[in-house]
Amino acid sequence: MSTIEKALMLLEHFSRERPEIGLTEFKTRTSIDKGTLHRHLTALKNSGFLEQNYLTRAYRLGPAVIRLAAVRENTVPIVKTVQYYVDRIADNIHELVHAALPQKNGMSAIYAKDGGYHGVRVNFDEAEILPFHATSSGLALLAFHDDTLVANVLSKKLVSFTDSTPTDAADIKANLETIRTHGFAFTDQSYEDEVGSVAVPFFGVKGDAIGTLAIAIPVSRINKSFHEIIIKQLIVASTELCRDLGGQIPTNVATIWAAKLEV
Amino acid sequence: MSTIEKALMLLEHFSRERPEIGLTEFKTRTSIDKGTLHRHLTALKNSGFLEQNYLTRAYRLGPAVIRLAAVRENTVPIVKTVQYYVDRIADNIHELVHAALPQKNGMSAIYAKDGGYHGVRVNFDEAEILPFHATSSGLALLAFHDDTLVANVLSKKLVSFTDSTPTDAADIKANLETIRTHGFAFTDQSYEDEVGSVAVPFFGVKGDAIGTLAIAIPVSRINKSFHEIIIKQLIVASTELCRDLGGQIPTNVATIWAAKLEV
DNA sequence: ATTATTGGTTCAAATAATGAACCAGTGGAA
DNA sequence: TTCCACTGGTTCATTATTTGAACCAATAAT
Repeated sequence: MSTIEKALMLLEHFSRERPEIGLTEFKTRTSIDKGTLHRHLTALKNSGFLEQNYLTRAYRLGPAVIRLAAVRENTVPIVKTVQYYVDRIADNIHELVHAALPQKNGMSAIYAKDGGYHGVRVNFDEAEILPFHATSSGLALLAFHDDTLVANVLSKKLVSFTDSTPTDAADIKANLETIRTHGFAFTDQSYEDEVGSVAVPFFGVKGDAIGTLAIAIPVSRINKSFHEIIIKQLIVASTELCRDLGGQIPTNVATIWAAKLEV
Repeated sequence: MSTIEKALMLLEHFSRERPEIGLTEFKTRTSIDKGTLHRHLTALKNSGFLEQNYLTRAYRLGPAVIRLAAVRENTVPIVKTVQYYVDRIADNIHELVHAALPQKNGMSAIYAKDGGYHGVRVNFDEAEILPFHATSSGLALLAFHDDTLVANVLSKKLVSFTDSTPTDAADIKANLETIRTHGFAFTDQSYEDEVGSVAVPFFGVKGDAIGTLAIAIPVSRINKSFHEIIIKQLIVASTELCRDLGGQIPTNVATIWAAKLEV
C-alpha cells in the first residue's frame, strides 16, 4: 500500500463521536509507529486536511475538506438530488429514511430525514459508517456492485453488533443472492437491537450500484402490508433518482422492480 | 515535501470550472512525471478522494470528501454559524455578502448570500479560490494572520486580474499595514472590473484570523456613508461570530473596532 | 521529587517513490 | 487499410523517501 493511502486512511478514524484524535490515541488505534504517524499527520495538517486543537494538541479535520465537498457537490450534485426523494419518502411513510454512498469500509449516509411522529424513534447519525455486512444499505449495495467489493468485504473479519448480525461469509453470499432476486435488501436487528431496515440500490451510468435508499424502523411497527408499501416507495424513488443522475437500472433489476410495483 | 503533500496538492486543481482532469492535463498543469502522477491519482482513487469518469478516464473528486466535510462541519460548525451572520448582513444592506476561509492559495467562500434587489448584481461563485493579494477577503486575512503566510504569498508571482490589481509586494505590504490600522480591508476593482469590496477578519482561539466576512458591490453604488454602514455591520457581525466560535479578538483590533462603531 | 504520559525529533536501515522508456488502445488523416 | 498522433497506463533500475527504535522535552499525576 502506498504512503498516500496509508496517510489518507488516518482520516477515516474521525467521526461525529470521535472528532478529535491525539497522537497517542492514533497510535493505539492504528498500531503505526509514532514517528511515522507524526509525519503523516503533519503532512495532512500542512495540506489543510487536519488542524490541531492548540490546547490539547489533538488533531481534527481541517478546512480543506469543506471546499472539496463543495466542488464535488457542484460536479455531481448527488446530495441535492437525493434530498428530494428522501424527503418525499419520509413524508409519506413517517419513518426514518436515509440515502448512503459506499466508502471504503461501509456505507456513509449523505442525507437523512425522520418523517416520524412516533414515540419510539430510530436514532441515526449521519457521518457514521454503516458496515456492509450488517445493514440493509450495505447489503443492497454489495448485491448490485461488482464482485471484487464483495470478496474484499467478506475477506475481512465480520464484526458482530447484535445477536442477529450475520458473520458467516457463506450465509452472506447466499443472502446477497436472494437480495438480487428480490430487488431489495432487508435486515432484522442485525446492526442495532429493535431496529429493522429495508434498502434498495440506485445505479450509475454503467448500471452498477452507486448508492442506496433505505428506511430504518423499530421492529414493533413492521408488518407485511407496511413492508410492501415501503418497498414500493423505495423502488419508485430509486427509479426516478437513477433517471435524475443519468444512471441506468440493469434490465433484470428493472423487470423485478416492475413486477413488485404491479402487485 | 512529503509524498503525501505532493499527492494532496493534486486535489487543489479541481474547481467548479475544472471539475474533471485527465492524466495528460495533470501532466501539463503540474509538470510531474506521468508515471508518478498516475500512481498518485490511483492512490487517491483507492482512498475515495477521486473517482474516474469511466468514459473519458478523467478524474474527478470522489465521495470520501462528502463524509469528511459532514464530520468537519459537525466538529466545528463554522458554516452554520457563519450563515446566520451573512444572512443578517445581506438582509440589512441588500448587497452580496460572503464568508470565506483561507486555503493554501487563497480564500475559499464557504457561504454567500445576495440580499440585493438591484438591477446590477455582482456575480459570485462559491468554491472559487479568491486570491490573497487581489481581494479584500484575502488582504483582510493576510493582515491579521501570521507573517509567514504573508511572506509565502508575496514570494510567489502575483497574478494581475484587472488594471487595478496590486502586483508589487512592497505596495501590498504597505497596504496590509493600513488595513491593520483601520481594522478592515477594501479593494477597488482589483479582482473584477466594476466591483469593489470590503472585508473584516474573524478570529480563532489564539487571536489569529481564521476567516473573513466580506461584501462585494458594484462601484457605482459605493459612497462614503454607505461605506460606513457596511463596515459597522461587518464589525458587529464578526464580533458576535468570534464569540460563537470561541475565538478571541486581539485587543488592538478590538479597540480599533470599538472606535469605528462609536462614530 | 518522582514517575508516567503526552507530543515531538533523530538517523541509520529498509523500503517505497521516481521517471525514462515502454506498451496498448483510440481516433482521425492520407 | 496504413500511418500517425494522442490518449491512459505500466515497467524496473536508480534514487530518494519513509520507517521505527531510541531519544528528548514538557506536562500531568503520584
